[in-house]
Amino acid sequence: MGIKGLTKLLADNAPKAMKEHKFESYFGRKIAIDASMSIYQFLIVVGRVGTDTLTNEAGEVTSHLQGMFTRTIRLLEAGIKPVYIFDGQPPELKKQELAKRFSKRADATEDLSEAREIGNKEDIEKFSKRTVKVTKQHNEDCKRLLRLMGVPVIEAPSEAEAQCAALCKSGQVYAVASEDMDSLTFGAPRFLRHLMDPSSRKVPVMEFEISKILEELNLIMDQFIDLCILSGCDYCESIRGIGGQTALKLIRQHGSIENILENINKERYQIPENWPYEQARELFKNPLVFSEKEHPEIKWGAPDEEGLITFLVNENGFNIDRVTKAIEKIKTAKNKSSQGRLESFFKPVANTSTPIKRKETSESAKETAIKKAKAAGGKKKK
DNA sequence: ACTCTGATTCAAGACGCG
DNA sequence: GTAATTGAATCAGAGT
DNA sequence: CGCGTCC
Repeated sequence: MGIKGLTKLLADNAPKAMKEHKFESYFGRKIAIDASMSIYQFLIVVGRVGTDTLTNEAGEVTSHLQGMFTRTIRLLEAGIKPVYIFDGQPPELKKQELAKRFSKRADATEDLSEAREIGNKEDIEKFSKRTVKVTKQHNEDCKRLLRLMGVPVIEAPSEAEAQCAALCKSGQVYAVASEDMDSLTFGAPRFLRHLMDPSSRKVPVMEFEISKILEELNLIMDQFIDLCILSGCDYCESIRGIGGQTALKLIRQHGSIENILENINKERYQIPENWPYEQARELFKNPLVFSEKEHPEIKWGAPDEEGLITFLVNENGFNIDRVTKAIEKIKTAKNKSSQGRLESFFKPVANTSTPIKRKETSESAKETAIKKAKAAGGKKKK
C-alpha cells in the first residue's frame, strides 16, 4: 500500500519538489530498483491470455524472465546502470497487514473458480491476475538472469525499499526508481517514478528530491515520517478521520505525533489501542539494511553469453536468435555508456544545443540517426 | 457549498510487423 | 511448511 | 497506430 495518498498530497502541497525529466537524461546514472514489484507485474501481465502465461517445456512460468530481460536491456541501452534490490524478511509489524492481504487473495481464488464454472472469460482473466504470487523460485530465476547479464544484484536483509534508500543516501547510486512511495519515507534523497513507463506510454519520469520536499513543506525528516504514518502506511493503522491533509495540518501545528495525541479531541478522533506508531517510526528511520561493507560490490560486468544461452534457450525455451541479438544489444550498450562516461560530464538535464566536442561527433551522429527513426507527427489528443 | 476521508474498482510489459 | 501490490480514479457520505 | 507475439 505504500503511503496512502502521498503523491497527491505532495502534488498539492509541494509541487516544486517534483520535476519532470526525460528518460534520456539519466544516461550514465546508477539507479537502484526494487525487483519484487517488477516481477509481480511481469507475472500478472506478460504474455497472459486468460490463465495462460509464457512457459518453458516443463510448464514453468517464464513471463518474469521475459519481462526482466527486455526491460533491463532497455535500461542498459539508455546508458542507465541498474542495480536490482531483492526483498528479505518482512518486519514483524508488517505481518498483520500481510495477513489481511492473504484473506483477500483467498476471496479472489473463490471468485476465480466461480468464474470458471460460469465460463466468463473476462472474469477468469481478471481474477486469475489477483491470485498471482511471487515465489522464491521466481526471485532466484531473476537473480540468476541479472547476474548472467552482468547486472549487480543485492539481497536486502529486510525491506528492499529501505535498502534502495540506503544505497542512495550513501551515494552508491544516483537515485531510487520505484512506483512505491515508501522510498521517500525511508529517506531516499532522489526518487524516480515512471522510469519504466516511457517506452509504451508517453509519461515523463517524475523526479522527487526529499530535501526539496522537506523545504517546501517546512518540515524536518522526523516530521515527514510522522506525516506518512498518520496518512496511512503498511506498518500500523492510522487514526480514523485523519487523512493526508489533516495530518499535514496537525504536524505543522504540533510538530510530532506525541504532541498531536496530547492536543486533539479524543472524542472526535478514536486513537487505536496499543498503537505502535513509535515502532513504525523506528522502521522508517532506522530500517534493517546492509552497509556498503556488508553487501557485495556493485559492479557492472560483461554478459556471460554462454550462460545466457544455456539458461534462456536451453532451460527456458527462448528463441536463440532473439537471445543472441539481445546479447549484442547489451554489449553495444555497454561500450557506448562506458565511453560516454569517460569523455564528458553529464548534467541532469540533457540539452541538445550544447556544442559537441570532436571525439564525440561520430557517436552522437549515430545516436541522432537512431532517434530520428522514432520521429512521428505526434499530435496530442484532439 | 466545500473539504476530506474511505470504500470500490481497475489496470498493470515490451516488441515488431503491416 | 514459504506467499502475502499498488496507486489512480471515482463516488458516496460525513464533517465543517 | 493496432494488434499479435514473446515462451
